[in-house]
Amino acid sequence: MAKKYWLMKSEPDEFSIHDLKKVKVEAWTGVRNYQARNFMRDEMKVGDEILFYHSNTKPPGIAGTMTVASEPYPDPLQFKKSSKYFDEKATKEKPRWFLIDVKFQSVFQNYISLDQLKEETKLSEMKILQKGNRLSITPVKSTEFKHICKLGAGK
DNA sequence: GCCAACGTTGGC
DNA sequence: GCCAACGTTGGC
Repeated sequence: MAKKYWLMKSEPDEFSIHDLKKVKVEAWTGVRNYQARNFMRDEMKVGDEILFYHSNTKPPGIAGTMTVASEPYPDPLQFKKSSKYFDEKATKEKPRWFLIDVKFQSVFQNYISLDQLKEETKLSEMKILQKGNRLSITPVKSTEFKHICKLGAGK
């Protein structure tokens, strides 16, 4: 199976690439969208590479990379009553939400702002740049991934 | 803080 | 199964 590439959004106030650098590995909790869940549950494989996107910040953009570090498993927060991600319809027998662990890979030398991404004609097909796309996890083409890494390295 | 775009819920 | 109402995302 060929390696796949992804982009995952997070609000840096909640969890940033720098937080990930400190903890090395983190469970990607809190996804409550079926499409995004399906990507984690059905399509991600250990070793897949991921772009870490900072959303809802100034400026939004891609801050670095990480990798998939586990098989999919149920998001523990769906069972935790005190969590805002608690889901009363989820049971241990029939969990509704799945996630994977991510592992830190790199912080980009150059943070790539959304404005900059928009200027790259090679990246014009990326989901993140389409109008109205709010999906927090999207597939990325290997060519796009490599191009972005080059930009991030300061080329 | 605004609001467009999209997803989810629930009445029928 | 439709669709209006509501909630959320996320750039600006």
